[in-house]
Amino acid sequence: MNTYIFHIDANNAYLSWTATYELLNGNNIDLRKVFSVIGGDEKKRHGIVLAKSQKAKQLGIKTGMPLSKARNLCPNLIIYPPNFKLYEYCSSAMLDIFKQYSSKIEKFSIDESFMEISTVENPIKIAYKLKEHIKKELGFTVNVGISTNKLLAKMASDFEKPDKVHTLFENEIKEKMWNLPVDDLFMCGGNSAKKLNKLCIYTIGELANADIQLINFHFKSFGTTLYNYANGIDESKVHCEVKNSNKGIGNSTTTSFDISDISDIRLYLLSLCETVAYRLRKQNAFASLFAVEIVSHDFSKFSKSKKINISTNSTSYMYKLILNLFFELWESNTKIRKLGVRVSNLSYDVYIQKNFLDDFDFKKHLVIDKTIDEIREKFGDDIIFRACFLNKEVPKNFNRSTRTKLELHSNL
DNA sequence: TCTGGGGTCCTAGGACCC
DNA sequence: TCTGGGGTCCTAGGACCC
Repeated sequence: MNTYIFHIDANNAYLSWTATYELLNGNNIDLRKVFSVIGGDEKKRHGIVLAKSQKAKQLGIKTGMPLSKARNLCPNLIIYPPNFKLYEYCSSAMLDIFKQYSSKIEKFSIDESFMEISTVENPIKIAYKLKEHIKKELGFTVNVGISTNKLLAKMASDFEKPDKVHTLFENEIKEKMWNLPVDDLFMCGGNSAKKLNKLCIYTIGELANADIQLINFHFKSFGTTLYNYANGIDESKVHCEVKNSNKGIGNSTTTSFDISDISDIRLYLLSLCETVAYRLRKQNAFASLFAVEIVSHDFSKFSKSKKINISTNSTSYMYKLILNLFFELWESNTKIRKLGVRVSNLSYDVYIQKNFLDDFDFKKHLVIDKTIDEIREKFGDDIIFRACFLNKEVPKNFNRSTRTKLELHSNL
């Protein structure tokens, strides 16, 4: 019996999921076979490429690129809006299939998972079976990377796409991985690649054979990680899905136009706090570290955080803290492009929401939050909203994971 | 119509304590 | 009374991933 690690990656996930869905709904164009991308709403300043077809990729269109630039590269580009509900659905459908092959599965992102397979069979055969299974049942293709650790499996699944199975075993590292440019290495992004290039390191192989002292001098402890990865070394285990494993929760939004009006800002922050606190309560979590983040009109970033000696998931308490942090951080003439609220230092299933020095009535607010959550879950999000959102002209908002109250307001 | 949103991990400097 | 050093926590920001 041998144990292998598979890394399964949905090819151009958002785009091929959308393509599959459109085909099912009578669209006779397969988006995967034309110049197409999934992109945000430019009017709301969310206009970037979230996913692209192979053909669009060939023209140089990249994920994260502004749509205007993508359109310059391809004037006939077909742009589809994102549909995150669909993506969540496809992601969990894929996981359901994985579970038929192994019980040791780690969901790495919405479109990527690791899987541990112990077998006497040829793992390549199993990978092909899995790949075809997904294609037949769900209508989209995946790449499967096979190796003996997660890093190598992930690197393998990134080789030729789409709809392929690749192996990258230890004895294949030199031949299959070392000639790749160094920024193809997992965790080696643009900044690290630039730094390595300055040290005359251009390929993964050159990094693997470099002087580790030199790498560590320039990269500190991260240097060892990069060096080990280049040599195919990764000891991390497949972490089966653990409930309540979040380290933090955040919600941020780019506003439709730069804002500096206090009442607008307050509404945005309240809306963000409501989302974050609700998500905390949903998973029975409490946070003690709170941060507010600002991206100003010129893209400079600022943040301010505070650790408190209690843990809470109360919307109102969070809002109070965030508002204080915001006003300590913000210079009132700075125009804001993006606002974010993030909480961390989470604790689970413990009720430690007490503070004898504070006059905030947690008990009262707990009841209010709980009641609002229940009503929303039963009758839908828009059934209830704070009075301050009424009759208030605020910019429309778009949010990936949870609709914010601002958006709800615009739908009323 | 220029540049999203949700995460994790690390580091460096300062505060504070002994 | 001329100045230490170790340890830990907090905070801001940066790099990377998808």
